Amino acid sequence: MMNSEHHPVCSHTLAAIPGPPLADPESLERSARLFRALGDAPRLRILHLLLRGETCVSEIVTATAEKFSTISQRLRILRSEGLVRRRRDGSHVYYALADDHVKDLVFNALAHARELDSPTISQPQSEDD
Amino acid sequence: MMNSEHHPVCSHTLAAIPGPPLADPESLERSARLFRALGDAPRLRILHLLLRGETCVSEIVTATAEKFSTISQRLRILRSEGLVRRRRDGSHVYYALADDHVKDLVFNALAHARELDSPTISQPQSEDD
DNA sequence: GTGTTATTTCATGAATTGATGAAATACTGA
DNA sequence: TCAGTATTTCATCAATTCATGAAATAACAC
Repeated sequence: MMNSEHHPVCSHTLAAIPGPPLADPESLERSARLFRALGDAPRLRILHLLLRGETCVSEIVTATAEKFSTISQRLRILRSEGLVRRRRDGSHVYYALADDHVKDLVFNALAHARELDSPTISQPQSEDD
Repeated sequence: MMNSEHHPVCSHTLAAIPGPPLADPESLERSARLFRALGDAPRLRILHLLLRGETCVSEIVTATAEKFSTISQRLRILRSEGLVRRRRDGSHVYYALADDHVKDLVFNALAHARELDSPTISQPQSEDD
């Protein structure tokens, strides 16, 4: 009956890891947060809107037909990861993609997704599946 | 007293959006899922390990000191988004990054994160903050 | 000052995600 | 066949995330 979770006993495992590039937890965490901020369709939609250039919150609200507070929270998350910057002009606040790096990232991600065939769950990739 | 969530009344908002590139929900959703799979430090750690090349599950378990079922679930998620592929060899299953595109993505993300100064929450970016 | 529009913050509840033990499946070798 | 190792699947619980109404803050016009 084997008590479920056990230690592996195969040859190579016992030798632990030798090599060079071990990512520090700090960087892993930061990258993960960045990706997580991008990992939400409604937020991606905002970023996609911003590809057109600086846009005020009201415009985003209108364009997406969402609640003000909803958009505001999404923008807060995007901003906390440095994906967008904001600028106040009078009573309006304008948001824009933080830099060209973000612009490329969003653009490429969506372009890539548009090509691919929808792999909702488990697409076969090679022999074993 | 204003019933909280109201419609914006500023000039540009009423004109909705005119322009060209509207991302279809399908692509947005697909990109979001991809990013979400990357948006978890433990999963990123696995991908980072795989930068070294094909690795069997037991090795990953040993290298990360996690439970077998934990690693297996993480790999399942990575695989469901096409980030890794797997190959069975006898009783072992080897995982590898799906392609060079993924390799670059992971490599660049971590490199970029390593440079930056830790922006855990709200870093000032321009005039307005 | 008051009133109005624009935006953010706060608190809360609902939905999603992540880790895990247990059981199931897959392969190998006797 | 049985026994052992390797890995996945399933069910469950805890933690996180998301959307939202209400209240707060900010800017402007009067």
